[in-house]
Amino acid sequence: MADVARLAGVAISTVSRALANPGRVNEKTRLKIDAAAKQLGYTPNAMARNLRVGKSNIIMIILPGSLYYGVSQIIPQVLQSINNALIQNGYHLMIANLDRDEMSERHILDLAFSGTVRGAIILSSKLPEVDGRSLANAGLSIVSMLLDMSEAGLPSVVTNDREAVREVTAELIRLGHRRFLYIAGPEGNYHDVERYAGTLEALRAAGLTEEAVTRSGGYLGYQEGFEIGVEAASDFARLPDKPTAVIATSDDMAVSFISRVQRMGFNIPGDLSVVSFDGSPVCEFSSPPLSTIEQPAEEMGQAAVGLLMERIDMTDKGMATRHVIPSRLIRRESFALVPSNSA
Amino acid sequence: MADVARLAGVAISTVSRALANPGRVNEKTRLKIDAAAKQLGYTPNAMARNLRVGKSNIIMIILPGSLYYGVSQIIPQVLQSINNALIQNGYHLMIANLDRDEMSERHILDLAFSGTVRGAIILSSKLPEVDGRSLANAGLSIVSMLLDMSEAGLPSVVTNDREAVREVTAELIRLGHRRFLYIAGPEGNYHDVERYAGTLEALRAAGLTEEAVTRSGGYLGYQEGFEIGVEAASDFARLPDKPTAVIATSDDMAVSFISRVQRMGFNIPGDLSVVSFDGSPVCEFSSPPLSTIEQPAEEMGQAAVGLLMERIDMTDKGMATRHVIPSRLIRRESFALVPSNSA
DNA sequence: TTGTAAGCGTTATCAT
DNA sequence: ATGATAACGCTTACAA
Repeated sequence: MADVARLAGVAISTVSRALANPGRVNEKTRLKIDAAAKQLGYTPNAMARNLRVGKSNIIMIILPGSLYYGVSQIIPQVLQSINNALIQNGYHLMIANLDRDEMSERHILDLAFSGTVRGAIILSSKLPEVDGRSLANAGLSIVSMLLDMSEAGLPSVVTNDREAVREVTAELIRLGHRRFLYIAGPEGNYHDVERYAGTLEALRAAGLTEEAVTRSGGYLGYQEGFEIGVEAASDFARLPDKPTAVIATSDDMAVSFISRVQRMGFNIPGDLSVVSFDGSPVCEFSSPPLSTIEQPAEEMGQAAVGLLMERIDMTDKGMATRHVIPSRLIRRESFALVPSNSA
Repeated sequence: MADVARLAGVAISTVSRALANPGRVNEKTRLKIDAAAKQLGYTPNAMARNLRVGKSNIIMIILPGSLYYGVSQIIPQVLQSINNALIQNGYHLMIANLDRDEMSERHILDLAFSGTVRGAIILSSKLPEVDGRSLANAGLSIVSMLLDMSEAGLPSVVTNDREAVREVTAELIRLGHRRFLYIAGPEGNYHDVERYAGTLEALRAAGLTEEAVTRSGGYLGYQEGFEIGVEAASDFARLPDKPTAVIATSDDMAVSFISRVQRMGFNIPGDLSVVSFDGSPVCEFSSPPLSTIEQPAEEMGQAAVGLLMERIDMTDKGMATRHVIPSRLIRRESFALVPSNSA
């Protein structure tokens, strides 16, 4: 910057102003400075700037360690939409992985307390906390995405899973289905709670009870949704009264489940209807094409960044809002009338 | 840091030393300082540190804009392995997207010239260059991954695609196949060149000519590999002499291709053997399970980071090395003897 | 409108 | 082994 100033024949501070607040400097001077900067191929040093203003322009996205649990299929879209939205606002995106170990928690806390990042978008239900340092008290702006953490004080971007699955279940009931298999991801988290609740609501509304549904999955030991689907297929094989409809809480689970039960000789959707969550592109090309409740990654990413930007400018951080994005069912062939021979 | 110094009763510079070079300070003093730091919940400011030492500890990964072109399925694994390897070395990972527009190039150049990042791992064949600023001259350490750019001076981590596809093609020939369909990604890039060359080499070694293979795909207009597979299925439908074996250059392409030709009534592998590239987890659960030439994301990520670390410490950047990671065929049912009724 | 100068939180040099 | 101090490159009062 000193070089640019010298070349343009002005003071350093004028260069700084010309580059950051072009309005607050004389037109002629500005042009001289721009020319000098371009000639020298000058780009302001971001670390110096951030140090001086006391804020970083980096946001971190905290991904749950087992990427392949649940929404793995849409992670690339999520990253892309968040990154684009951040760039629009002058921010950059850093990746942080939160595993079930203290090291990864510590790493994230360092990122926060060292001032490396200014804010975070978190896709996990756990806020890192080690040795008295907690992400909640790091002075960051944080927004949750996918999971509702508004009760923990974080603005959250979620989809209306409960409602969506309730409607889908109702439709399955309308198609004659009376016995369901529900394949759960990590038990007890927001997605599981909401989606299972939606399923039960639809059952009750139709005069059925929780006995109509068998739960599978819910273990925390698995790395990938695929494994859960495989396990669910074994569960299915053991059931004396076969369910005729399956609700899988991720596309991965549905894909591997279908693969296994087809191998056992069951026909989809002839013997068994299947619907899952996420809206992965691959569902369209599964055989049969898979019905899936879309998680609108693009919109969610944008919304999350929007909320984050609000939080960042906010002086008084009030209540945590909950931003619900409607998800829709993409209906494909995996979904049909109950088989006529079904009891 | 001043607070810690005061509490520990030492000078600021001693605190700095104690935290950064614990060896160069008296045992007792160090303990006092550590205690004070912990008591105050102190974490050193990264931006100040980086400014002072003149280096950032952030590495960016440059992803090609159309994420779903080619290797999209393994991007999450790639990110995870790179991030883990970087953390081991005290670095963080930032995401950058390189689209086919000037804005994204400019953005990446800013990241580089502003000193925000110290190095880059690039998964694209194009180095950003706008207005005289070029990524090649930004003073960064850069490593290429997936594509061989060693001739452009970048250490590169690649798989032995040519050899792998040559062997697979030879095996298909052994199984009796004589007519091939090759589904290309972006035409002319390293993957396309190598993989097609490997196919031809195997054909020639068996006394066949290039006429044995029909090329499909190769357009740059598509966003997703899936679309290319769909298009290839149309091409396939139009061919008078149907190929009996298909080599798809990504799993996405194979999945959508299979879905479409199955719908046309073709049986895999009865009528048609299929093999593809990438080793996406989903291939195992396709129907039929898909043979795929694995791209070992984990190893490649680690190797890329390894090369990058070498480059960073290197005073004299000599030749760009090429690091080849062997990929292997995961053989599954999509792959069989040529149909007996084939001409 | 522009210039002067202080200071952001570190590290590194040089004394002590 | 420790302490005082300058400097990294920028922004921002405040003064001119």
